[in-house]
Amino acid sequence: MAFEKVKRSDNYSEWYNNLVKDADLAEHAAVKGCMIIKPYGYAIWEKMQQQLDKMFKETGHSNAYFPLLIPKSFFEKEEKNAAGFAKECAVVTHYRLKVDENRKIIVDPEAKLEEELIIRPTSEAIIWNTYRSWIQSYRDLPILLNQWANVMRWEMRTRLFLRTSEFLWQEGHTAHATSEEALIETKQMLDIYAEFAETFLGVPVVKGVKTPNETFAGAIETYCIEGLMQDGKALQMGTSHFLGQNFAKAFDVKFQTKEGKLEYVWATSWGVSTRLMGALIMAHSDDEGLVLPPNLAPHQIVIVPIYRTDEEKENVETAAKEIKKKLEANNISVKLDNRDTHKPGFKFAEWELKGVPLRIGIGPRDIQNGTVELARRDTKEKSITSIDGIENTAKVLLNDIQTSIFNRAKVFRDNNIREVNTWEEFQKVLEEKAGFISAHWDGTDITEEKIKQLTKATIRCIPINNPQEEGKCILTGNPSKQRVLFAKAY
RNA sequence: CGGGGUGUAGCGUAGCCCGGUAUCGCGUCUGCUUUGGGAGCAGAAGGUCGUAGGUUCAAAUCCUGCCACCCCGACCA
Repeated sequence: MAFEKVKRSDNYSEWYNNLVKDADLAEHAAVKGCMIIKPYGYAIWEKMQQQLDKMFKETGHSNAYFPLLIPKSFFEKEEKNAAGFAKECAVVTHYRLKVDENRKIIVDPEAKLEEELIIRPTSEAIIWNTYRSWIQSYRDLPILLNQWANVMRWEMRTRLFLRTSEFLWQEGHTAHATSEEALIETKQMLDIYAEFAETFLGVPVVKGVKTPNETFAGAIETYCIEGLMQDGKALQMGTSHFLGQNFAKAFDVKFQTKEGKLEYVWATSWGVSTRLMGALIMAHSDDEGLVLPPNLAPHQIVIVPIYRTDEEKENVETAAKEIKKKLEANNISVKLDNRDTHKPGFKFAEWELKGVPLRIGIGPRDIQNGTVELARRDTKEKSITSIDGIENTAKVLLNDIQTSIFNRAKVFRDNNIREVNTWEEFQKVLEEKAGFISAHWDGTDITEEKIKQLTKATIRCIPINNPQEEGKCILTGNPSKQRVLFAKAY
């Protein structure tokens, strides 16, 4: 129950699981590893979608939709991509059921597909197979598409929002005439993700490049944004891939240049998923529940009326409705909680659990004085403020909440990036403090793998614009030219 | 997929070792009183004990398979 909550300090992962359920965000479905996103959780996702979609369109992208099912043969064409996802693909083998002698529904053995279909784990294959027929000339380029879709990756161990077998995401797939242009696109989308994460989610991120080991299957380079959660673990929040000509070659997508030469097309792909819900929850929430940044909260303000008699109720509700109207006229989303079935104290606790940034309490006393009680979720501060000009007070407060949530997360993140120079220190910091560790690495897969085996820490990324600095690898002592960011990750 | 644990009313649980038809709290429903931080009293409803088999006169309890969830590994957005 909400009353006997597990605290973050007791058991972070239990706290997370409880919060997802108690705040009405999502629950486990009847199907293994899949989730039901509940209306309140989905409303937050919709807010994310709206904003991202806007940002994609502002940078010239359009939405399209490609099918859920991919013929196995398409999938095979880009070998690395296929190998990378092979272990987690669901496969469709039949197209019909029938009722057998025992009145049981069975798969009709007569209805076996000639070629199996893969439920997409990602859509590069089907999209690049399509691009082949769309692209002949440099005049057909660039193609800047995005799709909002579900994908399926048959994960061994799942956690609501962070890793589910089926998840919702957007995947951008662009095609370009030159390598330079594709790289610019890759970095542009990374910047958009970073901006979105910081301004809307209020989660500070490190922009970086993945090591070859961690690069997306089929990509030349994978750029990423990495966030730090309150328990000191890192979370990959978005990736943007420079795919080079890998998919163009695999699917034979060529175009004629101005000079009349035939060349392979250059590609990017980029995505963020419902995992961002997990980031949002883990970065800001506290032992009382969710803490939502105003920019993504389904209700930015909740008004709780307080009354005893019917007469008081009428007066209070009339005033509350006027306030609601005033706020909405200023583009603030407001929920008036006029349920008769619950007392104010209950509502206070419930909306705190659901993370509404600002609460207005209004009762008979306030009506007399022309005031309301304002309570902010992030700091729990309460103040009495005049109804007159409430829209401006609220605007200022909402802005302040948005920035202070971000600042708090940023201070935490910055305090949890530690430069480390010896292997002993590395292990000690990982064990006692977690967070990001900035350390030298000799640049080899073997060392990276070894460190992972020994400590569970992985190289999250090589930060963009990383200062070059001579040093010695934390594990091997071999020469290194720069520090990279290590962390235990989700 | 390997190791450990759990599954009993919407939620959390007792009972299981030692077999005899299920305990308590929260929630739900009805009524009255309440309403500025999770209301009080009175009454009531709600269970094929995860699931499929087996042992037994009798299974929540013992045995086996399966499923789901949690923790720790391997894999991963």
